[in-house]
Amino acid sequence: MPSFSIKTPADYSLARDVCSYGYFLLAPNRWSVKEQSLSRALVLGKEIVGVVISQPKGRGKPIRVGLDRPVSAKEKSIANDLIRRMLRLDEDEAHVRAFHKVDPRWKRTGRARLFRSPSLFEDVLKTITSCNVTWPGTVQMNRRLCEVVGKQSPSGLLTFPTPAALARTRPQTLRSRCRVGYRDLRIIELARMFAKRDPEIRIIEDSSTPDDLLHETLLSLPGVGPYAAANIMQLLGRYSRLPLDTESVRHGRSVLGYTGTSKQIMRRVHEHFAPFESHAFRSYWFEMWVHYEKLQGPAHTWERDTTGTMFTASQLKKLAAAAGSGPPKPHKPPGPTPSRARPENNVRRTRPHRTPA
DNA sequence: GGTAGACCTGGACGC
DNA sequence: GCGTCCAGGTCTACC
Repeated sequence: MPSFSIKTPADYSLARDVCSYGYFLLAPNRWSVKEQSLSRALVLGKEIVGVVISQPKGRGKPIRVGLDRPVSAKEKSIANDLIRRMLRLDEDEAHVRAFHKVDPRWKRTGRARLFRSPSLFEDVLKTITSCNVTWPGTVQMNRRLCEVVGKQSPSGLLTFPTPAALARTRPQTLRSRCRVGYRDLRIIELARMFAKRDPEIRIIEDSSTPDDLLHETLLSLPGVGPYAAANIMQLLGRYSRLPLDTESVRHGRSVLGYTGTSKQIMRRVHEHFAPFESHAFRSYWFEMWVHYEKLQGPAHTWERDTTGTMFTASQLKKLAAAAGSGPPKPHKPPGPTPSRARPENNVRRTRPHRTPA
């Protein structure tokens, strides 16, 4: 099997950094617990290739990318870029160091990189399919989108549908075969915007776009509200805003010990992480992720079809009860000392989020 | 600016 | 096995 390798930073761990965000459980991604490898198919221009990404034991070892067919030098270069995006190896190392400086809780384990998709389009659709639906529904929608509209590599691995393919798909097909429900027209409209590279998409893809304009532009996309906009921002490497949802409320109640209405708790969660400023999302996310791992075991042991579908409100409640978490205990995370992380004379308040009822 | 209700699917639960 | 209820974020109409 042809292969190539990708150099990694000294502390890089594939298992830790792939299994750092729920999208590693969504098709076409397939994490092998046994092999500790990630496989899927990638679209290289007009061609498809299946990849199996693995890392020899030991942090910082180069990543090995196995391919299911020979590729040209140009195709290899595209695959290399797509994989680097997924693994956030394209993110500046200085950002990782800055994050650990602001929130040293994650320095020892090295957590900083959040898994994402090879393309912004896939990230946006994964966000849309995670809105107003429980996690097993999101798993299902992504699996069916890949099966119905995706393409197969020589070894049978699936790609995520391209914007062009989805733009051509009938709403009825998405609704009945992919079970996306009322999201059908929104998905097609988004696919058309990406396929035509509308001005909004160019603004979003432009790394020099200021956060406020990016947020505003994301909110103008069909199916994108405050939660989705903030989530897409973190997927673009802009970590200042929190995608607050029912999980945030659960975290606020069960881990941070907050009481009150959902709205009040969301506001307090927002205020709690505000001192982390441009790193707020990563502090928030790893705190939640560690809580999930406490309930379900290390993420690199999660199977897409078993553990991966366990994330329902009632399952989490049962697990929390079984873990003996008991009544919520007030908890103050060892965050940044306010004087260092947010000098009083340098306060930058993120815009208040419009939170769902 | 804030809020209520519809949107759609699948899991949970009671019978 | 069937019926009902509920969870989930966005969008629109309305106040």
